[in-house]
Amino acid sequence: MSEPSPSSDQPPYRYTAALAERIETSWQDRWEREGTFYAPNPVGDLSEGFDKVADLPKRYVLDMFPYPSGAGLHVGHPLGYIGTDVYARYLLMTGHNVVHTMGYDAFGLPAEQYAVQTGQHPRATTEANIVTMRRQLRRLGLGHDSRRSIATIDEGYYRWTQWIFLQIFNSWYDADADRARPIEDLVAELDAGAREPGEGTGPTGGPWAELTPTERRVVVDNHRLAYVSEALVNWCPALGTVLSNEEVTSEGRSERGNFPVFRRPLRQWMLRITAYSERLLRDLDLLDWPDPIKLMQRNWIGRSEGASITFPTPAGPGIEVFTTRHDTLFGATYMVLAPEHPLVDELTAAAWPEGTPVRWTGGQATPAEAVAAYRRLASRRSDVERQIESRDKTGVFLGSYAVNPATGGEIPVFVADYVLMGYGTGAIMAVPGQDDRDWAFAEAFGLPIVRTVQPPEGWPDEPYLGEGPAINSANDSVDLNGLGIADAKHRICEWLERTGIGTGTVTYKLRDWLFSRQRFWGEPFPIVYDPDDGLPRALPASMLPVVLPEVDDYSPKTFAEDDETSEPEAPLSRATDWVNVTLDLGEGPKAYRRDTNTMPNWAGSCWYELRYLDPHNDRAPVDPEIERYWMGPRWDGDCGGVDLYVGGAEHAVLHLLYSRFWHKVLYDLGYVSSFEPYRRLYNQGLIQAYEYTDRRGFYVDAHEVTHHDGAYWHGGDQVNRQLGRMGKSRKNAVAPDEMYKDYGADTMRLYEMFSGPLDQSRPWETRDVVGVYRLLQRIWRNVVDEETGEATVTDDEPDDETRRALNRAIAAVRDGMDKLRFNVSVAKITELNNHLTARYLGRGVPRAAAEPLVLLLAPLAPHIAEELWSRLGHPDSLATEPFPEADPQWLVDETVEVPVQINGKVRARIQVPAGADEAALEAAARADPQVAALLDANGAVRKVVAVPGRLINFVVA
RNA sequence: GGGCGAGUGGCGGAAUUGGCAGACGCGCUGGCUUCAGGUGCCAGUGGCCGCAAGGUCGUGGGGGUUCAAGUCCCCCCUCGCCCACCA
Repeated sequence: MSEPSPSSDQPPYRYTAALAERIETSWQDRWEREGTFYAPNPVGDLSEGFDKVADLPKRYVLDMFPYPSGAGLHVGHPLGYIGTDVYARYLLMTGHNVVHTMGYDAFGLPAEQYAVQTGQHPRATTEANIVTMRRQLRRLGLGHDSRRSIATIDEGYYRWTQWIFLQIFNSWYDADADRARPIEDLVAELDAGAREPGEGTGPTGGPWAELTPTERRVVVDNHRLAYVSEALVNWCPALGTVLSNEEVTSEGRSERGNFPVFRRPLRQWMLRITAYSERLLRDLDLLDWPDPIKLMQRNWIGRSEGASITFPTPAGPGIEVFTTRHDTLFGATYMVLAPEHPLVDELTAAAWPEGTPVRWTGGQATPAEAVAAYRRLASRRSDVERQIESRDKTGVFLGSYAVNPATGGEIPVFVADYVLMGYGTGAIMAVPGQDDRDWAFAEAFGLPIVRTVQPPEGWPDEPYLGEGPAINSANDSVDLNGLGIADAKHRICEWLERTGIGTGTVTYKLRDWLFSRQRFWGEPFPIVYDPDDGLPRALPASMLPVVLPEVDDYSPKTFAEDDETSEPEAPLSRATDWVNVTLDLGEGPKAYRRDTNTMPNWAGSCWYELRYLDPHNDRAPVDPEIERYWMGPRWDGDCGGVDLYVGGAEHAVLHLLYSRFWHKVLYDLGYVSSFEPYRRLYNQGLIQAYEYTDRRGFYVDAHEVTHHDGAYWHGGDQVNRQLGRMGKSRKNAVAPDEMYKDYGADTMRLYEMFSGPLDQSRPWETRDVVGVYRLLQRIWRNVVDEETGEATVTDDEPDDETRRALNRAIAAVRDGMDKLRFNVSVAKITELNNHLTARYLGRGVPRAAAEPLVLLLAPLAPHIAEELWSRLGHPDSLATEPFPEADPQWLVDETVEVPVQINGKVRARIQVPAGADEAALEAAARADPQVAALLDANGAVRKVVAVPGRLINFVVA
């Protein structure tokens, strides 16, 4: 392809792609040289110039930072970045101190996998990708404070990621104070006898004073917000690493790679996010976030109120269950334990009781054999199969019974995989009369069904989950009969607590966060293990950062994808010189073993919004005064945080929940003044693209597809068209370079803003780009002589109609900016420019109209606006020039055209003075000959509805 | 299966939140400029009837509330996203 030849007949100063490029690169250089977008901090190394902005309100605009992929950008990537840039520039021009920058979320699997394949260090490839991406983004003219850019792989950054981990490690959650506190406080309270180690938190459960130092350490470690746990985790042999629940798909496979994942007990780092369940849920109410995102977080946290009830067993241990339907306790006719439940073995009887139905035994001779066989089956059964077969309930009888504490009746205990170990207590009381799943199981196993809620008349032979009076629910000490669900819950709860059988509780679906990975390319843990007791020791802050060692092989040991019994082996464990260290941690030099895990991808993105504010601080992650200035609460009841956070909805749960959690820990420990990181969240839409597939289903290059005869063609073959994500692999990516070459960055920015509201997905149509390109050419031509390059504006006063058009445009453009509806702002600028062209073509636009036009355009197409501003005689950048304000006087017309409706249909239009009230409006309408004739022809007027300034409606018989 | 959201010209999308549906742009049609292509400029452009004035239908489908519905209520259809044995 040849360059588009600059035709000889084109005027020398026509706004072409070539001229746009010269303008754009020169302004980008100038902004960088002059530090135009440097946002002053109140104190510290970035505080220069603060006195000039000290009185201005401040705003923090933030993008979700990208992973620096090697694939290069396509035009879909920067949509959100352009949106935030337009908004931040608008805020700057409306008198705010605005901080806006960009960083890189640079640890991650792609670089590691590339490293495994090529042997190149992930740091080398990642840093090269960052350089490329910075260059590509710079060409867009984003007004970022470049001094604040960070990458999560920078030692100066992840040093503080490790530091925050240590703060989490060195704290515990004080349930009474409902906040995290330093671990020393806990130790001091235990030492002082103000607190006893809680049940189950220590190795012996004995009094603190009688514990050995190691036992005490175990007690304390079990209280920490970061702890090592031998819990059931998701082990993915094919990836050679464990995964968090959030990284496992509903099909029970890895989100990355789609490999099988197995639930296995392994020793791993966990973060106690569950301590924050209630606050993470409650504080959602304070956030200005899209409702769907809030809802997803609520569902993920999954709060449910209910009761925990212990069912005694003759065999010994009571079975604790959680239920939200404690009102139906009298209808519990059997119990079910999850296959992994710790009491299963203890409750498995030696032999089948007399008269055990054959179908309860799974065809086995003893309960132990039946349970073993069922467990084997359940663990082999993939979640996909469980999903498909979710209607067919399976399980076996343990051969033993529990006692329903309300009825005193013996009820059989089963093990079945429809009960999940991960939720509640891993055991349920089954109430088939009021639960679908229990009903299905009861039917399959011939178990009794007792209704405890009266269904409506004519209710079929099915469980009834609705409201109704309780029935069959009374014993000597409590009577629920006749009560509605809520009242029955209340009364049974009182009874449970009075008798000590149970208690009202709240349960959450949210699980603690599995925080360790067996990967190379992540933050190492600032933790070593003492060989004497095998317990973790925190490194002091002075030993940070813990830098990744050099290794020969970046890959974790991987296994056959179905090899359940494999054990994780982290790549760092092979760097033996690094692993085995001699350190002085206060007991003199001693040999320790380093933790060989790395943190998950999410760690670096949990706090980057703080680091942007104070990127070079080597004493703290962020100076408290700087954090308070930019993110502190601004009004009564405000949670504080970033003023606008823009990114994709795919981070609705994971990143946004983790980040909120870290921020709250930092708040509890007094490091930040805001208790939410992102006050306002906005999800930008996706730029989609048509993808074309041939007969075999392979993608064909979208650039080569033609459209004729009502079909799409590639070569001689008809191809299939479908709208999807833009991407290299789909052969439908459009590179920004193509746009720069043909139109320039301003045109591309303007197109992306014009093609739809920011939060909406829309297809990319290169064909449409020319529309906004022509707009820029026309604006250019209204200000500059295409032959000489000189400004052509006059000092004439604009006429009244122009003033009205100008002020209306100003008001509408501002409104669009305020609401992030940039597409409307562009349309209003176009209307104004069309008016100016029609009115002043060939005569020169009055300066008093041309200058506001340029300023209105500036946030959207900043380079051409700067250039025009300068050609209009202004030596300084317009970046902080006041944005035009509408004069209300020019927003109202002297006379307005009002439609006249007869029975709701527009039949005529009349001119009335702008302020005409209802009576004047009606009089004017009746006086209009056309209206009078229509009224005469239509008979008696029954009613008149006059809306001043809007319309008048005659209702006729 | 459950939850949430969305359906407006050939296309992307507007509509002061109940008050003139289709702003603005693409595309298309015609014209001017041009040897020509392109660029640039001007005009028209929801469907149907009509030379026109005008009429009539029209915001996924059906019903309702209202002087007035793209907007509010009920039912249905289609698409998208999320969750999915959560006791």
